[in-house]
Amino acid sequence: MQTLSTENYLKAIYHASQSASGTVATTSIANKIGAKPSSVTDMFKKLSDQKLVKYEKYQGVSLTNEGVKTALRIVRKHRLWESFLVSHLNFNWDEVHQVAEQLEHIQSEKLTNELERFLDYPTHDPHGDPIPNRALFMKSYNKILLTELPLNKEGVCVGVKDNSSDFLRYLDRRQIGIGTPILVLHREDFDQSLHIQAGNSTLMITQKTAENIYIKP
Amino acid sequence: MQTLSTENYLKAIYHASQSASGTVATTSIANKIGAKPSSVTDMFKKLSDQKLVKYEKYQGVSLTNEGVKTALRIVRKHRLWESFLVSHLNFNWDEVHQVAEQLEHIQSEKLTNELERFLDYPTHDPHGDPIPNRALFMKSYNKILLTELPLNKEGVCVGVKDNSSDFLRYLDRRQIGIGTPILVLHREDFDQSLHIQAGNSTLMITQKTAENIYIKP
DNA sequence: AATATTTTTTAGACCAATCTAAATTTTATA
DNA sequence: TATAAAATTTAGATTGGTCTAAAAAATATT
Ligand SMILES: [Mn+2]
Ligand SMILES: [Mn+2]
Ligand SMILES: [Mn+2]
Ligand SMILES: [Mn+2]
Repeated sequence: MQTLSTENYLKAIYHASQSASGTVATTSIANKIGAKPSSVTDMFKKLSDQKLVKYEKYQGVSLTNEGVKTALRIVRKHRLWESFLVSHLNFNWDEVHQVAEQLEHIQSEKLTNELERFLDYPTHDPHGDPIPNRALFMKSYNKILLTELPLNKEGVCVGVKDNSSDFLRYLDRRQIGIGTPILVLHREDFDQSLHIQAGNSTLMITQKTAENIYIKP
Repeated sequence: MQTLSTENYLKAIYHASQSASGTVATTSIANKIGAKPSSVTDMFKKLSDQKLVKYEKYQGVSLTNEGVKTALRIVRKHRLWESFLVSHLNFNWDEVHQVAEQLEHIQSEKLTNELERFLDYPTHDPHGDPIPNRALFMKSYNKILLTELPLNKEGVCVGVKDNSSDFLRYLDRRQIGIGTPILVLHREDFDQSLHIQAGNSTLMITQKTAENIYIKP
């Protein structure tokens, strides 16, 4: 049985190992969790004792099979709850993270599975991230960053890289969301800013914005 | 901001002070929480420092106004979640307690209030207990124990005193639930057992059962 | 009222999770 | 490759929540 803290660490390690190859460094987890590196080292040892990570001094960690499973169970709950909050409780996609961060720790298989049924087996959460099913399997789109979408090639927004409230609310104001069709009309060589067609409106976005939007071509 | 542990203590003190008058004793909380009396004393001191209880050595505790409010906020969440689990997630009334015990600690006013709206402002939980509204006000029925219902006077089951799975499943088998009309046909002087009409069926119940069923006459 | 029993508190310890400060190892740079 | 910088670990302390064992107070019984 995991504690709230070990669960948060496992999830952080899982996410970190998705976006980088090789082992996960102490400081990267320290930053994600908001703890000091020395605390992270302590936790690495504990997780290693539980055989949830492989850890060698000064070499970072990687999740074991059991560690991945435990992490995915938490990710599953997190994304199901986020979906529920948006679809039934009038939460906006920028408001759900903090609450799901708590709800993901509720221990009840029946609750998780019934919630999934109630939501009609959603495959993606409000941010476009895939939801692991009961067998912890998930299928993600073959997605690219908006910066990589060729000119005049029709694509659809299927996710965001930056999940911060600031960014999500900015997208709301620009009327860009999951499912919005996107077309790149012009790419400015000077600063890599883009003129795009998003849904029915034409607008300009910066490179920084573009590299935080996932597109299914 | 309360911890999970202080919240559980406040709720336990609240419930204990409902069913007995005067202050709440150390051992009664120790039994409810499943902790040793010495741990309870420690917690009484902490809660007293936070001005959530009034505590005098060897004299037990009583909740302050602020303590009552904090307890009611948790009770509110507990009962709303229980209602949700039964009405939308196919939980039986004997399965909800353990999960609600966790969910009651989720901190998000928006979540609580939206859940209440989603459930259409329920006034009572699956066990017939009143749900405090946003202002923490609740109205309970004018209820009596089934042992006190006069012969041949029509009543309705509106709650249970014992919330254990064993008792609730026993009532399920007897087809007694919240809302079931009850009529006492005969009271056996020898052992205080009752012949009752519950819904459409006639059955016999022991005194022990009868004194755990609340009736609105 | 004296004594026995029960209840409650205190003292001292432990565990998980964190921290700071110092030591050690790895990595980068001159 | 020697040295400087950065990353990581160790040592030791702190906090919240718990425990056991012993002491103290309240309550019940003779
Ligand atoms: Mn979390
Ligand atoms: Mn998400
Ligand atoms: Mn609880
Ligand atoms: Mn209940």
